[in-house]
Amino acid sequence: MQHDLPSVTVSRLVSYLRVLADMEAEGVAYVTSERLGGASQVSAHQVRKDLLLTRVTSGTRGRGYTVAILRRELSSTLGLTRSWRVAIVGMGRLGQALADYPDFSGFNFSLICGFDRDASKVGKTLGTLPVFDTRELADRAREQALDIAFLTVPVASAQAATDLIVAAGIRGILNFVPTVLTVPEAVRVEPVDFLAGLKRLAFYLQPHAAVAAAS
Amino acid sequence: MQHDLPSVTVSRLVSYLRVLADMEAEGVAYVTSERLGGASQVSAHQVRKDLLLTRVTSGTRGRGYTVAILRRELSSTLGLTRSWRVAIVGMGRLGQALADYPDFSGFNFSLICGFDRDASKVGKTLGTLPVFDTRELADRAREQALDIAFLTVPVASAQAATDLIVAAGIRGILNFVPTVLTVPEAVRVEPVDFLAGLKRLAFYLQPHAAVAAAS
DNA sequence: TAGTGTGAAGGAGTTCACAGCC
DNA sequence: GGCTGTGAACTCCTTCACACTA
Repeated sequence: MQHDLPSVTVSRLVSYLRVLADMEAEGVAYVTSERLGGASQVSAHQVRKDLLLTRVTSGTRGRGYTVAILRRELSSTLGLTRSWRVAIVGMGRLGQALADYPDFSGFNFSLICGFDRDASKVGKTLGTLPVFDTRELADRAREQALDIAFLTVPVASAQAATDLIVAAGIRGILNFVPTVLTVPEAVRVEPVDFLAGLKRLAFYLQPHAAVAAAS
Repeated sequence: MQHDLPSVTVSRLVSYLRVLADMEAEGVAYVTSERLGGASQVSAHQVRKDLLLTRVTSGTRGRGYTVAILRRELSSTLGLTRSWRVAIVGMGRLGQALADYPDFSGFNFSLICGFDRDASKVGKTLGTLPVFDTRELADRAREQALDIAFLTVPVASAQAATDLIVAAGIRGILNFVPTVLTVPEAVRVEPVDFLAGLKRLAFYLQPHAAVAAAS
């Protein structure tokens, strides 16, 4: 359906979609690129270019975009119209917290099960998720048609767990571990790394970034 | 000290630094741009260009970079040689989980205190963090010389909390809330948004991204 | 010889300007 | 008149090529 969008555009589409969902909830019917950009902190030019790339058809010259239609169009290009089956690999503190996260289903993501190496967790049900042994990953992945893995294991076992995930045929990894994973090209990793974000912050907070300074 | 680096470069420096720390721990003395790039999944060209931009001096032609020195240099450009004082705004589930996070100190970040609007939490000590009323933010921020805020409040109150943080003179926000914040130019926001990452994943997992397909 | 330092070429994404429709 | 659709200019980052030095 959709060729290749610049990854920056994909990120912005996610942002637009969020804004559109809010607007639709508030009953807004039309939105201009100006307003949509404002809410996402992107220029109107950029918004129009992004939407051009996604071959959106909900724009009306002189009036703007129809919120409901645009939202549906973006949901569709982002692949959010079908449902995605997710497993959590690593049922430590973070894994359990994610298992308890309330509304994945609101976004068409379903938590199916968890995996852990720790025998004391295997076989239990944490929150509402059944926990299996990590060695069963391949079997369960096929059986349960898993699409996505949340990787929440300790750094030391991250690559090993990744290899199992890949071998199980799962093609999407949301990586919460602060390390770079090696995967074949067909597998996509999205990092979620708050420590990296924190370090970037430190860089920007240093004096030099104080933009010429007031004085 | 350091002018302006492309934000992509800053992200990669963080990555290099992580690799260097591991190497130093393993006792590796020298590293080539090739190896450093390999571990960070970046081309050797890119590594050298990034290091060129940061005016690093630890490279030796024919041999590579001295791990220990390069690590120190990057720590310094990233602003990780001084210590940063952090508060958590929003002591819900996520805020508390962060409060319990073990080794911020290993990175020169110190958790100082938490803030919450909920009177039942104010005055308590969660984990090891004293929790104050969010309305005290300005006073405590000055008193405690806070540099950075982790924003972990519900979406609905995110902008209001941000305004308080900004008014308190805090210039760095690590934003865990899935929404775009509006802040003055002098304030830096780094988003940590796993839902956005998840949606990006969905996009890339769709058939089209399957790279021309096998068959 | 091996691998950095660095200008120059190339490519990708952003901004601009304006034509085209409602 | 107002705002989208879209090619073209521009800017920024990446890749390349190679001179340079330990």
